[in-house]
Amino acid sequence: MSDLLERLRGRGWRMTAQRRVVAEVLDGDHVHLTADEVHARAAERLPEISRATVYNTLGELVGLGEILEVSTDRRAKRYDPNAHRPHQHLVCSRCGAIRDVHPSGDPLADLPAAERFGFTISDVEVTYRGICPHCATA
Amino acid sequence: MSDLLERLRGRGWRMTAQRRVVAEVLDGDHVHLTADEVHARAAERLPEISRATVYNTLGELVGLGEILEVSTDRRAKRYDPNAHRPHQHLVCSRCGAIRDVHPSGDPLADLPAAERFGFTISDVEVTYRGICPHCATA
DNA sequence: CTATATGCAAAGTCTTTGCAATGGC
DNA sequence: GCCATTGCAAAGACTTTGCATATAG
Repeated sequence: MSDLLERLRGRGWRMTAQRRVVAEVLDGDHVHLTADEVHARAAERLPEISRATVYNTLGELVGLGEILEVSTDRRAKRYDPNAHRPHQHLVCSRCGAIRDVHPSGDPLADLPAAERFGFTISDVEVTYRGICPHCATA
Repeated sequence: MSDLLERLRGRGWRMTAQRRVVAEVLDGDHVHLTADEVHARAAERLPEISRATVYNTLGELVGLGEILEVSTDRRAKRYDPNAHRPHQHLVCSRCGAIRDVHPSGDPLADLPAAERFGFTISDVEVTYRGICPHCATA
């Protein structure tokens, strides 16, 4: 079942067929789809779903803090439903594959007060770039 | 003078008026311009410079490792000439302002071998998100 | 019943491409 | 003079918007 769906229902999110399908597509670990990929998968189950609705829904889920927006070096953003456990990303520079990882240290601790320049920091995003095992052998 | 320009000349980079202007615009610290901003500033000195040339030039400079591409949560990428000294970014979630910072630890050291999943890591990108002092008082 | 969500199609933003003309070296 | 680089305009990729219609609660 869908944890994401449960939580959204619990938050009183108005449930429609489209939103349900989008939430289902996004459910799981190591999911990092673009808006267009979400639309394609959602359309397998609900052919008439429009791109606009997918974009709306993704934007809402990001606003609710239920999914994360991941900016890659490629053009399209990716959406990561694993918003509740802090983690970082391993990104393949060749094929763009993304993997969640859980480093040991706290990256925030590495930024001394003197280097914060008056910013109130709420979040740290860490991206490790390299070549994935699949691309390395290809 | 322009350090960037010096290095490029030394590398045998074919010098044109357009490339010189782009390199000059990008020279300096804490510079994080979008392609369009680079084009606008370059056009102040060289009115006929085209966007295509700016995009070409930026792409080359990234390829040469002379500038860095910074993907923000906004749409347009930003270009950072400070490629020779490892650093991270502080980004204001409200206004998008970017600042270079130099944390104490080595972020790579925080990723144990068991968490690398066969990737050969070449680079780490760290982005601290928060509210800048200017937005905090506004 | 009513406010919110949807679909459509058009517009907007950012980036790339094809190709003839230009100009460094 | 040769070949890389440029400018232009058009196409392409990704995302947002406006508004009439549909539907969850």
